[in-house]
Amino acid sequence: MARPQSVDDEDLIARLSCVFRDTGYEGASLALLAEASGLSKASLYHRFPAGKQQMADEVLAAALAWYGANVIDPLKGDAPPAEKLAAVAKRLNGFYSGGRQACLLNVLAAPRAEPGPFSTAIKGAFQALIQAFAQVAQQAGFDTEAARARAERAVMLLHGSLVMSRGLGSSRPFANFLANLSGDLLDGAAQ
Amino acid sequence: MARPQSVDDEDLIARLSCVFRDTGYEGASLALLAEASGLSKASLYHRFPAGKQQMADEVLAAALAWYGANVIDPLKGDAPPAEKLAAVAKRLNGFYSGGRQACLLNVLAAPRAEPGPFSTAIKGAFQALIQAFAQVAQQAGFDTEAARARAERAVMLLHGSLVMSRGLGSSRPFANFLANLSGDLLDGAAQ
DNA sequence: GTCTATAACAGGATAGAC
DNA sequence: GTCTATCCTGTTATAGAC
Repeated sequence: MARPQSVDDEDLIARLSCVFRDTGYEGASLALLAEASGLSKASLYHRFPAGKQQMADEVLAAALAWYGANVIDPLKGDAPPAEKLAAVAKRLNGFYSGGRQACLLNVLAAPRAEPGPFSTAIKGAFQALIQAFAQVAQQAGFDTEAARARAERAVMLLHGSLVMSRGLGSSRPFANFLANLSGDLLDGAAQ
Repeated sequence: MARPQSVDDEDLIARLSCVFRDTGYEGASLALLAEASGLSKASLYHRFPAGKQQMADEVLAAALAWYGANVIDPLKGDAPPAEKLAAVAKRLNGFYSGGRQACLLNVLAAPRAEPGPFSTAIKGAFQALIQAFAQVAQQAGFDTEAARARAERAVMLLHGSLVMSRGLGSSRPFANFLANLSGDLLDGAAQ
């Protein structure tokens, strides 16, 4: 390879990710993506021959991989529930920039007349996250059904707080969510 | 006026609203808007001289007016809290088609580098809704601070459940939210 | 008020030089 | 691997007939 990459893959995906999260799939024009990445449109096509769709696919895949490593897997460990949740809250705060950045699961979600190109991945991501939270709730003493209900509520609060933080232009709702996460999921546990 | 309108204003706004909610602002092309409304592009411009931006403005204004009449005002009445919430839940179920349609507050929300053209209206809408729920919680016996926290959580759950319903392709999360709304907001009240 | 036709532009995507 | 220049399609918006 004669000429080295001017932006490494990981960095490139991160920069593209910002654009998709800030503007949505339709709003992310190649001009914006090129500017944010520091590459020209043609260079982007060299890295992503299938174009914008592929960029979004890889951005989403990277986000899901991050989630797996930083949220799902840690939640499955055998540390005490509250401890795991505190650690995850810290990671989430960084991932969503304190509520200033949207979630791809929301931004890339299919319109009503689905399924869109991302539906399967998004659906799987929701299920995995719910499952992971539910496991923690069960570990804390809730029965299967109650644990799942708690987990779903936690995921709703996560996404709702992100929507509200953007809508209000304030990081407070998201910060509150993180602060209450452990209590919302675990309070009233049998043991 | 020689020729009558082929679609009355209210109906027109409703049809345009569907497109914006399903595809977002950028995704709502004039071709889609024309098809959904049954008018030609040129006719849309006759009704909305300022173009797509004006259409979205009016669609958003109509949604906020609906919210005022069907949610905010009823919540301020002096019926029993649980009764008011049950009535509002029914209205919300219709408004969001059982969770199948997204919320404009989410879909038109400003990207990170705000403020966008809708930011002010969206922010005001969130505040009004939180305020209305908080009043109900206070009416049920919570102090100001606790009532506000409950109200914020209810609004987060509303939007979170909508995001999740779209993501999972299931109306269940939204239906659960509605079923639990009264309990989430009021359980543990002093009186 | 509504339409067909079209202008003016931006978007995604490609060619070919370096 | 990256770039400039270009193509082509779809998008916003307007003109002018009915």
